[in-house]
Amino acid sequence: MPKVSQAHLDARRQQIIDAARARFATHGFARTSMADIVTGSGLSNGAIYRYFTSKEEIVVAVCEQAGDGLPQELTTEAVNGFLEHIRTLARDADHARLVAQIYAEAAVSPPLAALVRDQLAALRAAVAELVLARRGLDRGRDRDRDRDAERVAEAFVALCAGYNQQLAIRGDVDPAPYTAALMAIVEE
Amino acid sequence: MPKVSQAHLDARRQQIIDAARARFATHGFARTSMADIVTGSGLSNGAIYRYFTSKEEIVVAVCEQAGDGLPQELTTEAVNGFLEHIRTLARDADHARLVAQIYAEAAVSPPLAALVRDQLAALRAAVAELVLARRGLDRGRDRDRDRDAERVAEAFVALCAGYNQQLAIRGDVDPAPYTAALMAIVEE
DNA sequence: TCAAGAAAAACGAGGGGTCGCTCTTTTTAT
DNA sequence: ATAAAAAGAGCGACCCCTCGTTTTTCTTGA
Repeated sequence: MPKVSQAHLDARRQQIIDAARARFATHGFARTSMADIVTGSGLSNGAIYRYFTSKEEIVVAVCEQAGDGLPQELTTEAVNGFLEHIRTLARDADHARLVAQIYAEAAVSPPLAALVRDQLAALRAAVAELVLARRGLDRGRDRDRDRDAERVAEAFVALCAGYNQQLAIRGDVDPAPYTAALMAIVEE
Repeated sequence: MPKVSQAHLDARRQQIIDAARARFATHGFARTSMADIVTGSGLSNGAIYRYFTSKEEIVVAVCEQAGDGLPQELTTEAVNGFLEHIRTLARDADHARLVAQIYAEAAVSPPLAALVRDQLAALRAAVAELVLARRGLDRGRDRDRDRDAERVAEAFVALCAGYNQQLAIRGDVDPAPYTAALMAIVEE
């Protein structure tokens, strides 16, 4: 029987993830040492290895949290929600940097690539739904319309990712050209 | 003394850079060891440190080569050259992966960020030029037109970068949605 | 012959991961 | 009820390995 509550265990685990994410965003995965995570989390080395069996497992956990939940945010918002979302992104340069690290790692790590691919697919699906809704259509009615929405979603998501990337490198990027471009893509 | 020509020295240096780039693209910067570069280049440890004083210097050299020359390619092509360029990109997934590594590193390394920022600015300038040309305008004639072209270039470059990023992670991505979106952006 | 350039060995630092220990909490036997 | 015992949670020193770099040794062509 557990000595402490499950909530406590979850909190500890989250504590580790939070510390790791903060460091990952500013220093990258490779330049973040276990000692950094130990210090940042306020726990000890041994304690951390009680919750994660390796550094890589921490990386995966951070990646999952960073990408999940994004489609839900989108679909629950209004039709124009994604435009607002862009402005939310602009505030958090650290998040943008983290995402850049994740994508780079995914490019050279098959398991992480699989994870990110799934997240991207879910995101595109959510956007495609929004596009159809905006056009007053239901999915599954017209094959060609669906295909077109998917194409739009493909470019849409890529442009958002591209914006994120620019943000990660250049720090402050005016969102205006992007919102305009997104509108042009959706209404092409 | 076996004095060798400058051309030979340059070739050796390039030999190192090529080996490093290949490994960087498939394994990332951190997971590429000096031993990997030594083996890949066919040279020796001591030889490499004769041409570069540190690993970081090799990284910088690879980044420079990866980004320079791109604007020239664009401007020397026809007005619609960038669309063709997209399809060229699609062939080289390794290059896409390399660029993902570079951007991630730039996000956490100020000197590299400065380098990449300059490259991006040059690229945007070249694209803006193309956009103006496509619209039958000269730069410097109309302030508003120029500004608009810069805005278009901003989104344009970001979308290309986004496409590259998707390519790096997902391997095969249909370029069609991107060419369509790029047209929509330019002609918005 | 001799210096320049390449190869190879060696080094110090720092990395991730392990292990035995302590302390607290829960169980159990009297 | 209470003390002994068991088990979980956390700790931190330590191990071994790999890395980037330096130093030493060998090759070679003028």
